[in-house]
This record gives sequence, C-alpha cells and structure tokens, in this order.
Amino acid sequence: MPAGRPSFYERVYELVREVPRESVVTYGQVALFLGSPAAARAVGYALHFLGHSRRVPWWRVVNARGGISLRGRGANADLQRHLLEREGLRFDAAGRLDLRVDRWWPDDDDQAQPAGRSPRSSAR
DNA sequence: TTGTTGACTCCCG
DNA sequence: CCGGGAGCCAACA
Repeated sequence: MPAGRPSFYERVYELVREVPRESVVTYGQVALFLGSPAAARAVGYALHFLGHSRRVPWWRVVNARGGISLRGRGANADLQRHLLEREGLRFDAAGRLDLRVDRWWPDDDDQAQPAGRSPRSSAR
C-alpha cells in the first residue's frame, strides 16, 4: 500500500466510504469530484489496493455503463455483484445497473430522486 | 526524470 | 450492441 502519504488515493477512500447503501458511483464520477475528470483509471487503481478488505465499500463503485468490469478478477466481480444485490440493487439482463436510479452524488443527501423519471439521464 | 501499468472512458466502425 | 484503439492520471521502479 502507498502507506502514510496523504494522497489522491486517500481522498478516493474517503469519498467511497460515504456512499450510502443501495447506491453506487462510477470511477469517472469519483475522479471528477476529486478534481481530475480523466483520472478514472487512477481511481480504480486506488481501490485495487483495498483487496478483499471491507473497510471501504469498494463494491459500490462501478464503471460508466453501470456494470462491473474487474476484467481479470472474475471472482471479485461475482462478489461485487453479490454484495450489491444483497443491498437491494438489481442488475438487468446485460448485467448492468440503472444508473438513472442508483447513482449517488456526494452533494445529494439521499437518493431523494424517485426512480426513472429524470429526463437528464442520458449520461454522455 | 522517464517509462510502465491499470478495478476507466470515450470515439469509431 | 460489441470490439478495438487512443487518451488521461496517479503511483512506482
């Protein structure tokens, strides 16, 4: 682990730690919030150091399409999906979440937004 | 300081 | 919808 150096990674952990249950954020979202919109990969790398640890809810971070990538980590991907489903989230046939509903933003108190109704979804 | 790597994203075809 | 390629960033050797 990077250890004792206050860094970008620390902020990633801090932010992810605040993601409420039944909600998720994307790597790009975290990067954007930390001030580096193109550092999504670095965010993923930061979570990589957490390993299987649960001190940070890393499973609440998904890719921009609402799915689980974890490429070379098939087993972990399965674990992530399991944990999210246990919190009540549901994946569609393509194995993706509905970000219009499940996405959470640091500024929002709660997902006060009722499901599927916001016209601004589009994402992109 | 330079080069490599990676739990990402976006653009194209 | 899917696969391939390029771009960006932070940490590390």
